[in-house]
Amino acid sequence: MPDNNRGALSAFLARISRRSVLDGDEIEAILSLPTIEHRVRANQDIVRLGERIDHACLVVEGLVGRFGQTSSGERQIIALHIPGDMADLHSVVSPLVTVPLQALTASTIIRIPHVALRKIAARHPAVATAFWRDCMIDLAIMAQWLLSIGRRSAKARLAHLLCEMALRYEQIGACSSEGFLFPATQNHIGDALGLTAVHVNRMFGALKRDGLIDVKGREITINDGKGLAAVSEFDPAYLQFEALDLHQR
Amino acid sequence: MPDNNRGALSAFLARISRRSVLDGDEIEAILSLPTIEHRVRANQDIVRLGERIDHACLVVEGLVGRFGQTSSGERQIIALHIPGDMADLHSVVSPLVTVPLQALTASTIIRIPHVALRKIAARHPAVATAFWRDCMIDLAIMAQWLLSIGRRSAKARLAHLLCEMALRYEQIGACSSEGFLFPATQNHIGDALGLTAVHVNRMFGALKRDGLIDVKGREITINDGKGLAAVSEFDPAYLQFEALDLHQR
DNA sequence: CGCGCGTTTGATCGCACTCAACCCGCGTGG
DNA sequence: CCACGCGGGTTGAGTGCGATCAAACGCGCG
Repeated sequence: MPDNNRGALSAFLARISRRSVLDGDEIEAILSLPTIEHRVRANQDIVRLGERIDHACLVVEGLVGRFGQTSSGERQIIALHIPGDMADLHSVVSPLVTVPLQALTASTIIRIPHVALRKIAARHPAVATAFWRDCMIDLAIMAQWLLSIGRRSAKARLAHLLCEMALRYEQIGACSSEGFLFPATQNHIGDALGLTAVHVNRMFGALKRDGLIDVKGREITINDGKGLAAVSEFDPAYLQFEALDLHQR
Repeated sequence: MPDNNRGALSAFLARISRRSVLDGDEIEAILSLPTIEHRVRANQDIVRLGERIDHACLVVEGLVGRFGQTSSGERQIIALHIPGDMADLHSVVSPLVTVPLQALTASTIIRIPHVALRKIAARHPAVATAFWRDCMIDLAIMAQWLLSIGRRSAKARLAHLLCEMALRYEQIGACSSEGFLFPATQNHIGDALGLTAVHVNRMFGALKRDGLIDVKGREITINDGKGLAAVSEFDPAYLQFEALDLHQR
């Protein structure tokens, strides 16, 4: 029995609105979406490989990842999703799961039926465009990760990820002046960067020794954002922080 | 002055129709899109980083890549596009270029104005869905590349790419029973796999020695597809070769 | 108290990089 | 006709980044 949860949906709406211009009807359509709340433990699967799903997952709290896996058990995190992200929005048009979804930390997510999302996309072309555009942000992020993993040193990779996550957390108001809480373990970070946890640890040490960051538990403080961006050649343009009105009304 | 080129557009339509169900009107709308033909030399830029573009690029002939680049000049190919692919379809909703597009070999492409694509997407929700879904194929491919580059050995990476390209060329009827022409140089392949050309060459040698493939010039023949899939753990599911009718009419 | 997970550090290993040379085929120009 | 340059492919020798293996530590929790 679907519920409705305007609070959680407004975080998603905020993410969408950051990149697309919507009018009142369209906003109301999003906020009225039916929702089913779920709580998941750390390391618990949310959607499994090969399933055919009929709902998308919006992250309300916690940290969620999409995973690739080799038969020898090595994992590669394909994408990280923080609160406000619809981790699965692409599944609306691609319901056969080729990349599973798992909670990295205890998380609360809400499920939104595909039919409801398809209905408002069909009724409001600007919403369809906004959803499509939102998925393209993930694509742009993955392209940068590909560049990082393919061509950057371990230290630059880690610095790049920290720059990206700091900005993304800042967008949702979870990055104070110079620090943010990043609940991923060094194991998770290794899986995201194509490195081992041991080497991630050493690279954290290197960045600390360079005076660029400080780490206390899961709390990361950035002492020198310029420097961190410099070692990783970080350019935030790919995160596309500007609202476009692409739908000619 | 836009033209129309139903021949080239029908290759794109074929790609779309392989994954989405469209009706007669929707098909006609796609085939009636305005086009501007372009010829580009090998290694010539098609769209540059930072530009804001107002058209998408459909590959008619040749091989086209999207690139990431570090300041030291190292390149990472983010995606490869073969004839029938709209290399740039995502630019319809994401016109600020964060990943440049370049021809790897002499290619002919046709440009299609964003306004025309947006118009038919707004008029035909099923077309909007189909376009969105098409972009999600690219996303799924990039996810697999991320897994390959992050976690697989050089040999497995190469084998995986060959499996993927063989299937993609087969889809467009350019892969005879056991061989296909893959016009990328070993340098390009290295840029796609996050390897050096030298090492790509050695891995080609290894796959040849294993009796899995033969290479003559740019012609690749697959002697043992099972074996090639086995060493790379290739599972074609991510290419999503099945048409879904997602738009409830 | 003991256990488990995550972090930290050290020692050694090996895959892929780097540097370097040479081959071949092709197009260009003398 | 040959000389030459150039891009791409091939092979060898040596190097180094990040993996692997291993051990210990800190901390929260049952």
